[in-house]
Amino acid sequence: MGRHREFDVEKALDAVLCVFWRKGYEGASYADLTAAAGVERPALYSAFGNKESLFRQALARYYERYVDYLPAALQLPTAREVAAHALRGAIDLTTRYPEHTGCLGIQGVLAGSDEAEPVRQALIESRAEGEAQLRERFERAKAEGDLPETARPDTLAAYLMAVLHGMAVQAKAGFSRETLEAVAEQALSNWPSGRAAPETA
Amino acid sequence: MGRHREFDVEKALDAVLCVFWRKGYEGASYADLTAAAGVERPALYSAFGNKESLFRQALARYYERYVDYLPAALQLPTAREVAAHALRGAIDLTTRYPEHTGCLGIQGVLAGSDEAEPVRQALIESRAEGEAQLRERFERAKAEGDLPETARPDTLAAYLMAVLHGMAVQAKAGFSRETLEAVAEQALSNWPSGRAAPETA
DNA sequence: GCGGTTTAATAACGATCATTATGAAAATGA
DNA sequence: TCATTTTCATAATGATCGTTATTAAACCGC
Repeated sequence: MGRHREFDVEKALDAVLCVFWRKGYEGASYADLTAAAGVERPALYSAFGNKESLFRQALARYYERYVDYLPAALQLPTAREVAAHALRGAIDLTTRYPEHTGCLGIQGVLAGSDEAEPVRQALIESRAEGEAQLRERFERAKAEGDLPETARPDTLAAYLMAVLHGMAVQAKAGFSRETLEAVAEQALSNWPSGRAAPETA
Repeated sequence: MGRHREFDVEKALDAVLCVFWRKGYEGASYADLTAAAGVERPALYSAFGNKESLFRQALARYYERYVDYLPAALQLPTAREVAAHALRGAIDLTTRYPEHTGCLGIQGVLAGSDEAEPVRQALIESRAEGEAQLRERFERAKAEGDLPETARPDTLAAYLMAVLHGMAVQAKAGFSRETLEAVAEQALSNWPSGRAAPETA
C-alpha cells in the first residue's frame, strides 16, 4: 500500500548518470543531480540512498549500458581483435556524446565542479605543451633520419602521452613499479626505427 | 619598510605542492594547505593570491622541479631514447613518493577530497575487473596459440588498459576522434602475433 | 470512507568551503 | 621616538555542500 512513485526510477538514474559522466563524482552536486532528474532531493534519497550509493548504481548502469563493447570484444577469435575492438569501442564511447566526453570510469574522478574548470584547462594546456615538445623533437628525429619517413611525429607524441597518462592513472591506483615498467617496455616495443637506429633486440 | 615576512615562501609552496599532488586541486582545502604550510590563511593569500593562483604556481614549480626528466629526455640522440627516458622518468616520479603517487598533472584533477575515497576505490576496482577480464582472455589466447609463448597476458592487459586510460584523459581534453584513432593504431602496431594470427600489414 | 503507509515538496540542518574584515604586532624611515 | 607600512592571527562572512525533519498529498486494504 502507500502512494505510488510518480517518477521513473530508471529515467532518473540515466539522467543522474549523464551528470556524473560530465562532472565527475565530487563535481556533481545534489542540486545538479535533482535538476537533471527532475526530482526533488528527498525523492532521490529514498530511491537510491545517499550520494555514494547513487553513484555506484549509476556506475553499474554505465558499465552495462555503455561499456557493452568490452564483453563483445572478449568474444572475438584473436587477442589482437580483442584489443582492436576494445580500443575502437572506447573511442566510440568517449567521443560519441559531445556533452560528456571521456569515460565515466576515469571521468568520475577526473572531472570536478564548474568553478574548477579554469584549473582543468590549465592542466590540459600544460599537458599539451609537453606533447608539443615531444612532437617537435620527433619531427627533428624524422629530419635526421632517426625516425623513418613514414613516421608521424604528432601521432607518436600523442601515443606516448597517452601511455604516460594511462600509467599515471595506474600509479595512482597503486600499480607496482615493476608492472609500470612492463607496460612501458610493451609501449616501446613498437617504436619505429630509422636508418640510424639500432635494431630492436 | 613594513614588517618582514616570517615564513619561507618557497618552503610554503613546496608544502602546498605536496598537498595538491596528493589530494588534487578541489580535494585540497585551504585548511589542508595552511596546515601543511604552517602558515595562517591570510598569509597564504597575501603571498600567492587565491586558490587558483596558488595552484598555478605550485604546478609551475612541479614542472620545473619534478618533471625535469622531460627536457633531459628531449636532449637524447634518438627518438627511441627520448621516449624511453620519458617513460622511465615518469615511472620514477609517479612511484618514488609513497605519500603522493601519480603525477600532479593528472592527479590535479584525478584526486579529490577524503570523503570521496571509497568512490575512487570503487572506480579502481571496476577498472581492475576490466583488466582482469582482458588478462584472462589473453591467457586463453596464449593457450590457443593466438599469442606467442613469450607473450605476457598480464602485461598486455595492463598495457592495453594504460592506453585506454590515456585516451580517456585525452578525450576529456578534447582530442579529436581522428587523433585517438591514430593513437590506437600506434598502440596496436606492436601487438604480438602467434602462429594462428595473420602478419601485420 | 477510513486508518495505515508511502511518496512529494518545502525548508531547514550543521558542516565545510574559499575568502576577507579587523585589529594587534613588528619593522622601517625620519 | 613617532608615524607609516606591512605582516600576523583571530574570527567572521556568505555560499554551498550533503542530508534530513516536517507536513501535506496520494494510494492501498478493509
